[in-house]
Amino acid sequence: MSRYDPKSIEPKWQTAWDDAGVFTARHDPAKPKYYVLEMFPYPSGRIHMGHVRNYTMGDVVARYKAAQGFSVLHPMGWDAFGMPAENAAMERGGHPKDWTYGNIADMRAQMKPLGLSIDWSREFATCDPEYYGKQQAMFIDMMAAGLVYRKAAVVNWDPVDMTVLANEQVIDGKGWRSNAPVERRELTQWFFKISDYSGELLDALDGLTNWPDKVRLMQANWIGKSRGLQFAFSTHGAPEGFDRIEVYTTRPDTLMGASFAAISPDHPLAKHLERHDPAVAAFLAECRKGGTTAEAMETAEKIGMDTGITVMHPFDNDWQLPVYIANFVLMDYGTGAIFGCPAHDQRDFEFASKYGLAIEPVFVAEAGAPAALTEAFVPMKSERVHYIRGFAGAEVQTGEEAILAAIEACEARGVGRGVTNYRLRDWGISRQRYWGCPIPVIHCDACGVVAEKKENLPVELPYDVTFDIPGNPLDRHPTWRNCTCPTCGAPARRETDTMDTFMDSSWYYARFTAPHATTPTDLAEADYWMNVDQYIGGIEHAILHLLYSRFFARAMHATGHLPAKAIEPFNALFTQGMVTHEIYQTRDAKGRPVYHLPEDVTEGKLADGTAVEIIPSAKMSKSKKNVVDPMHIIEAFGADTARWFVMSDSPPERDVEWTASGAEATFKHLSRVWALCSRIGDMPADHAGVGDTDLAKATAKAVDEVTRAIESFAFNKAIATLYGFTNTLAKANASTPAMKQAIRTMAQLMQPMTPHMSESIWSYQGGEGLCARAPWPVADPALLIDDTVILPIQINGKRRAEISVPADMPASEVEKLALADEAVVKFLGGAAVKKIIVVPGRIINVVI
RNA sequence: GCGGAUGUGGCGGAAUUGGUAGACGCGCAGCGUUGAGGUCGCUGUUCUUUAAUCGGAGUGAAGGUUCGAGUCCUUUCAUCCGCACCA
Repeated sequence: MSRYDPKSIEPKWQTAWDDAGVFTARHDPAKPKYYVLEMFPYPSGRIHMGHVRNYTMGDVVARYKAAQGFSVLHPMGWDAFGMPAENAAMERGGHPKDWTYGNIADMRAQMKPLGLSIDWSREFATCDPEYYGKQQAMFIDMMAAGLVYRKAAVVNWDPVDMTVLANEQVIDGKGWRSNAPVERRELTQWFFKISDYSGELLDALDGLTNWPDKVRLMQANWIGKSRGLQFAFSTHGAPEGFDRIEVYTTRPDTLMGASFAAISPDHPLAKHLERHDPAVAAFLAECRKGGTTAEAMETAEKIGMDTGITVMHPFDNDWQLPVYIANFVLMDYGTGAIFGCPAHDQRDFEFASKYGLAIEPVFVAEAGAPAALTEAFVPMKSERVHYIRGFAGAEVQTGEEAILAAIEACEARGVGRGVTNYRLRDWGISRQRYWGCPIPVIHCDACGVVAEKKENLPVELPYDVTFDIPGNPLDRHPTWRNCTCPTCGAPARRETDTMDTFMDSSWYYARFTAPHATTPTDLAEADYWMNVDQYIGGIEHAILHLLYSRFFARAMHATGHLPAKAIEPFNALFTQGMVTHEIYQTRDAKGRPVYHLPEDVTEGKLADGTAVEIIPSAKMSKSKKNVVDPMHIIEAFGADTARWFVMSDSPPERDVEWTASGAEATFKHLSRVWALCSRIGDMPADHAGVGDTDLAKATAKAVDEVTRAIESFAFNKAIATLYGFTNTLAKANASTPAMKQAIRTMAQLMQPMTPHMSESIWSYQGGEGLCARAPWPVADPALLIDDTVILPIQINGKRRAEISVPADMPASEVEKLALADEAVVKFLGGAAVKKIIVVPGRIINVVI
């Protein structure tokens, strides 16, 4: 066996796998199936370390499951629609389609050398008309099923470029190109009725036991179920048709502390007033400044305007509350109108302080007395408080009890009703952009809004578009919009909005089960392969992508595109951390930061000797230039080193720090393994060692630990075990057959991480066939049991000694031995033993 | 602002889930091999005290529960992720 040379062995084994079709997913009813999926990448053009980590993780699982006898589906595709392609066209010319497909080719070429066990025959991109045409077909079905509708919704509007901006294109409230202050403007948009599924999406979280708790919690909070009271205020001085204002509150127990009512700037009453009152119009214009994000809305200064209208408190005809228009009241939540109780809500408190409104406490701390408030008193709802202006039952009760009692009391008096509300809003999917899936809908003067005929799908994007002016190229295309009405045949116009790219990624997992089917899915294939047994991706997708996918699977089932069992498409979820690196920075003449690639920095200096400032590690990003190109690592050390290194050290759910020395150390280790393999190969066949039993035990232990580590996604621990086992094997003095057996097993255990090297060792040491196809080793349980255990002895919780005892010695015997121990006797110094705790197999604690 | 997480040696991290804190790796030091350097092998490496032991301290900070806390509870600080048109 020659030197370890990944450049020669890696392509060789990749060809061998391809020739044998090892990774082709086979629909084999006789075998259990396993579907492992990593979140597919956006084709930016270059793979980065995050990709290597993500796809290696999936590959470890896929190879491990294949070795365990599963029929594995491990596909790959491209999340190919989206803004960057249009931005590239605007900045550098060219066409989004060419740019995207070029990037896909580049990235595929970078991924292949990693030796991933992917079934490339199933590859597709979401911008393939074959894919997005099926998406349009499902949209039409979902439209027919009543899951789709249109309504007005607010967007970020750039008044200079006259275009809609994405949230990320709004920087400090200004358009990224025009630098003009952004406004919120209403537009008619397409929506999915995800809110019909709020309760179900929430309840079904309980069944996702193999998802991280934090993700389920984040989703639950996002859906935001609340129980509250909805009731109507009667108005005084309001325009015709606004005799009543419906409000929703989750704290009806504070109704007796109300000091004002407030409506959203988007409330119908506010809009009505806007048309008749220039002062209101000016105020609403002020409210509409800034972007649409929740963050922008919630951190904006709270402003309000007294409308002059008043409402009557439902429990007291003489009690009038002023009605404000307030920018912090959201039209999307509840009824778009609230009552304010400043004593028990911080926002209301600040608002009341600003506008000189009364602040009347409803309850005080259980042991407290009423006092002037300097901030809102908002205890946990589960905390008991002393109600002084409550109207329901006992005076001391928890917020929860008081809320329920308040709802009951209000209903009994005919004031409103208890209502369950959700924070989750309907899913707006309209995008005023070119590079997305066209919404297959036609606007006809006679028939209104109608779906395109399925036989006319896909509604394809026109190629002849330009990006020299802002706005949607589809909108200004000379002919693309022109079409005939599918219902009456008259000339009509196509919808020019395209779909949110979250749509594309909400069903790709289903398409992988039958990527070439003429319908969106093939139910027989979906029935065999679904669900995804292990889904792997970034924590940043914890809410939106995963929630939309869960909804979309239900919508697909409702329209006959997925079997019922697939409505929760991801059985298990794993969220991996980021890859981080130090940032190297210098400053230009104006003091602005200039970033440098790690490969240009040696010992804190640039090639010309300039010292760089080192900024602590952050997520690798192109703008900060703290990126390490995986291709350099693969070029220098090979794919196995890159794979092993990204799996070692850091637990996969956490961020991993990339260090050049770490990658080099990995290469050295693999070289050691290679040399060890070579040495074992050179041993005389009749070498009779003495440590066969010890080696067999150590091997069994390694098999057991690596297996359990991979099962629990603790790849770093699997690798630590393999480091240890390498040392054990290197020092072992066993017979030649035992050594060969041990290193073959090690090759198998390493195979998910270092598949190429493992194949070389496997074949060199006489393994049969491909290592990738060899059944996963199983540890003999008898070899895992130790006869004696070492027990630490604590005295008053401090470790003072240890004894070695037979593993099955009864606790009473252990106790005697411990108390007789020399060191223990010395430490006790004759003091009386109050208590002795023996935890079998673990520890002994003597209390004096 | 709201929601979710993370914090352990010089560094990445481990700790059988309440039971010997620091596995394994990097780095560093010493010795050996080689000898220009690197490679390679062995040994050591939480801090403090010590010739070495013995001891003392120690898991972001401050309290608490427990025979026993990195692990559970309370408060607090720092960092990261998400917030509905980034993917």
